[in-house]
Amino acid sequence: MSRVYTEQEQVRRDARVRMEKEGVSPYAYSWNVTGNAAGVLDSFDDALHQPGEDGTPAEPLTVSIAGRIMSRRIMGKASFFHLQDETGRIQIYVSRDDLPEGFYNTVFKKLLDIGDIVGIEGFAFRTRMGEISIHAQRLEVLAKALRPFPIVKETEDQTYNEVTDKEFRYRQRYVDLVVNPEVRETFRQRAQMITTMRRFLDDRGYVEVETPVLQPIYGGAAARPFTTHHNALNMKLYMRIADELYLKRLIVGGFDGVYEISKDFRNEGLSRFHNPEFTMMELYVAYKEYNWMMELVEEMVEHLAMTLHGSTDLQIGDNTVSFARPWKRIPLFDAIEEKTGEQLFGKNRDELAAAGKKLGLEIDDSMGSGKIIDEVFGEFVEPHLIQPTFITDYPVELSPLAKKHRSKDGLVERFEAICNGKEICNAFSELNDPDDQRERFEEQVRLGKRGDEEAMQLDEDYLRALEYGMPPTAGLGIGIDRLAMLMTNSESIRDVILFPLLRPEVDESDTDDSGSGEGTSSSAS
RNA sequence: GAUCCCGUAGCUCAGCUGGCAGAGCAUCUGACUUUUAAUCAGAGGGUCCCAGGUUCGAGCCCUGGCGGGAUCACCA
Repeated sequence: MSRVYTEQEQVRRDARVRMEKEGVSPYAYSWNVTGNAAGVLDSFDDALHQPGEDGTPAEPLTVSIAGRIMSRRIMGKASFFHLQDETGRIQIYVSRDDLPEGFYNTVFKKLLDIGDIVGIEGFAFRTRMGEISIHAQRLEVLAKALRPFPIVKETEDQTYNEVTDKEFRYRQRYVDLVVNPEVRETFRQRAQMITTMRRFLDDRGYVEVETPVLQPIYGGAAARPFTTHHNALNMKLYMRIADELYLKRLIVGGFDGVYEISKDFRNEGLSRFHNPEFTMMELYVAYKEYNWMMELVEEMVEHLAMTLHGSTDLQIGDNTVSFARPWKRIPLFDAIEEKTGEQLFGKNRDELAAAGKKLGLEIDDSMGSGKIIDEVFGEFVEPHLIQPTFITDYPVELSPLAKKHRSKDGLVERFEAICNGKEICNAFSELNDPDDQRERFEEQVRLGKRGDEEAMQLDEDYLRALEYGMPPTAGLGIGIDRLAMLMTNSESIRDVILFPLLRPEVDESDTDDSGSGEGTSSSAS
């Protein structure tokens, strides 16, 4: 069943047919690319390359490039258009007499459209108006675009056709990338960030590993998992919510430093800061503890800012954020006291509940003391931490995999780095006492039975690994998407994930005149 | 899940107090050999998100639904 084409689509399809009749393939097999737009613009030298009176330069800067037609200015016997490749845009000059007989008047003028992909061979020159351009000596159609692009057209005081519909941009990211160069730049920066991070870790001798995405027992974080099923073994499997427990098994196995950069999956709502699948970097280093890890985080993130932007100070939203070392370090309870005036350390559950209510929070009976503390922190402290700050020493009940604090009772050696009001990493001195770990797991199981859907499961194999002995270890998890948001000054996680999860699209060709509902929308209430 | 806002041409958006559906860009036809918002002359293009209701008359008002965005909740 065929779709009804819009007028502009029909025009393009007709052009494709006519092109084939002219013996011009609308879909070529390859093109020998020897340069790109940015390269030509950079290397053009008027003294060497600009043609003289006879029209040809003494030392021509010849190039073969390919890209998409982004604008057209068609005139009688010569025309201009802009070609966009991955590096940018460059103007192309086409003259009738430089192309095969008839090609200019039929194919070029009538059958090519904005959005079509073409290959150009020619030499660079500067036009009378001063724009470095390529004088085409050969032009070949490489791919016909059958749908029109909402190509942005900018003038000094106006912008036409800019697609502002976020849904359109996320659903048809391929169009977004063509039309909005800054989107390409964002994802290039994201890639550079990950490459830089990987090199930073490799240089220190840590081994990049891959651990299972499909896990019989999920663990390492507090979250609801996606579940799936393996047919041959007839077993329930979970998509991982964290890499942690497998990576620490590798520390038991004798690796002194391992890391993994990969997707985790959490069955939760969507927001500006949450996508159900997201990228995490986890690192575990033997014989180290959390103070050491704070220094590594500072050094790495400062290095990222310098590599990507050449500065430690970045403009993020309305704020200037400085990633220059050292970052401020404040114990969690001191930070809460600083912002609220309440010293919560050492208080029991009821006292905490009272303090929370006094601060105006809604506290219900299901909330444990850890939850209340977390709530107070999230409400009164976290949003106000703009400059990167390490918050340290969390309550043990919030941190079932972290080692007890060496000097503060009831706390663990854990830190989070907060920046621009959001957590960017979570780390601790890893708990390596198998008996303590078993008790923590058992407490989680109790919470799970009481209805906490995010409680961890008891992982016997992990405990068995710890019983063989795990060296003291520092562990770290960094949310790559959140860090990319900071590094690219993006306000939504969807702007740093190429294809964010969206509600399924209604099929545009589905005419659905059946009338009988499929039971999807009826009887809501 | 809650609240608020939005849905009109391919894109961005106007549309008054309810009275013939509009603009720019894009598209089509013609002219033009250095244009760059090319220019000039002409033309076409609409399920006004969907379904009801009120009305002589609905893009506009009312009800319900669908879709999207923002904020909140959830999510250490």
